[in-house]
Amino acid sequence: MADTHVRTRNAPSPTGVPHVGNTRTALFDYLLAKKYGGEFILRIEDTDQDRFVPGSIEKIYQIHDLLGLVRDEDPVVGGPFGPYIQSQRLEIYQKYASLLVGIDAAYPCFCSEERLKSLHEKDQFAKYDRFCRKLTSEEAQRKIAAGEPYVLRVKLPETGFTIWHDLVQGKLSLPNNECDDKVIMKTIGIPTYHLAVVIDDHLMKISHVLRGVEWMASTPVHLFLYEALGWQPPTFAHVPLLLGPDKSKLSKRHGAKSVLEYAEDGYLPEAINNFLFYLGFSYKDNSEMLTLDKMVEIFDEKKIQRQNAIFDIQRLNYLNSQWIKKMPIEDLFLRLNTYIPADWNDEKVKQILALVKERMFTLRDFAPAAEYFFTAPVVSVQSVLDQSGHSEKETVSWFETVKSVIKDISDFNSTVLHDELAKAQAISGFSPKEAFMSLRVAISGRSVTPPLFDCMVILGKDETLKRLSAIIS
RNA sequence: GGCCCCGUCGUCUAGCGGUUAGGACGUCAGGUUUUCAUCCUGAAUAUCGCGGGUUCGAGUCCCGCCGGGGUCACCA
Repeated sequence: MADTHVRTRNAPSPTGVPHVGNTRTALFDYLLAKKYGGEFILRIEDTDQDRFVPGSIEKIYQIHDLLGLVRDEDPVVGGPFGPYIQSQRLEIYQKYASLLVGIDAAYPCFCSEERLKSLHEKDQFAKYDRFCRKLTSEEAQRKIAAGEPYVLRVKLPETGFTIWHDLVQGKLSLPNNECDDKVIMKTIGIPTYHLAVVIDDHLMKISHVLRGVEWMASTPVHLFLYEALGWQPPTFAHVPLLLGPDKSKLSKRHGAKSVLEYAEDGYLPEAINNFLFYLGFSYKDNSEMLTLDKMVEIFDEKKIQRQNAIFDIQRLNYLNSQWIKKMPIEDLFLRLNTYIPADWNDEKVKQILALVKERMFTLRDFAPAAEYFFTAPVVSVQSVLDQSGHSEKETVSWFETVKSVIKDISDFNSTVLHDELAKAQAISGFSPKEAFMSLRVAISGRSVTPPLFDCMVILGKDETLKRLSAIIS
């Protein structure tokens, strides 16, 4: 296997925006391909025209672009095995479908919807009873000639087991009689997933098929098709699911978000990648910040966990805060773009960022923590008094002292401020907490801010004085 | 229900017959921060789902059970 060329694919259906679980599989696809110097391909599986959601294909591109999963072949850039959209490959599927019928690996089925329904009414878990499998080819031909609608079903072996080695699940063995004769071609001439995926993966020379464990049970159908067609099957890797905090399967119905939504919420793509990587994979203590390149280097398809993993937002928060702390101000500033008002001064934002980035968990945390630097807060006298613990008269006197000290400072920096105001506080009769917390509330309107003197420096001498005056006038 | 997969701290996991079962996130406490967060230090948290075996010795191997998940569409 080491010498076979690795090609993986992400093959979403455009029935909505893929959620984080699907994207995690795409990440693994990318990592596997790149680890072996192979190609990562995007194929759109739009064989279900009824559930098509306009705009989802664009979202799929956005997800890849956001995370840096660079595609080597896709519907837009093309590639040697296009087209990469299944709805544009219908003739190919039809050709192989009739081939399959010709070699007796598939057969036409004329059963009505009503008949199929009645089968399920008798037993909700009923498989197709293979009624049309018993038809002679003459009978079938006659019905087709008479214009009866029909589908094509795969003619699975009725006994025995299908055995294969799954890259993450290990040796798997499923009894053939557990699968029923799945429909591979619909009445309207469009293939189902089972046919299309096999043909495309083969034609596109996909070496490794990474997909969710929900596909495990139908793998015998796919393997049967490969064998019937005389094709070498790819290596399968069924990766575990992502579960919600309540241990239920993450799904769009349960409000599972897409990676795009997490990005909107202020999570950096670097952190999202990292987080997804650690869900179902282990490297050192699972808390190191890893770049995509590093992940490519350390990824090992044999070490993918077999357990379903629970999506834990706290870990994402941690990773995100670490990436934010690590990022240079200039870079972080660029990311802040859509999270701050357009009229905020860039240089001032950067100054504040230096102070605030240590306490941010997401990009959304910046604006609320910075807005009082741009807009003078409405501060009630009482809230200042609550912090000062002294009478209004004494508090006014303390503020006057502070103002005169500040006025005399020519080099307005936090060290000087600290030294001078500490001296003033020492003889003020105010405790340090009373003295400085009252000032903090007076200039910011809140009791929690970055270090007081740093805040004053960013506000500037004039604005600081102005805000102190406003509270005692 | 049949079939299949999975089962180590709340969470992600290390562990590949002999360990005081380790780390990280989270939690709690202390220190730093004249606030909070960050940061630093420390602590608690798992009788390895349960019950039987095999073995001198089992989280690690075997069997059964239980629990969770998946699947059984002209959806992917």
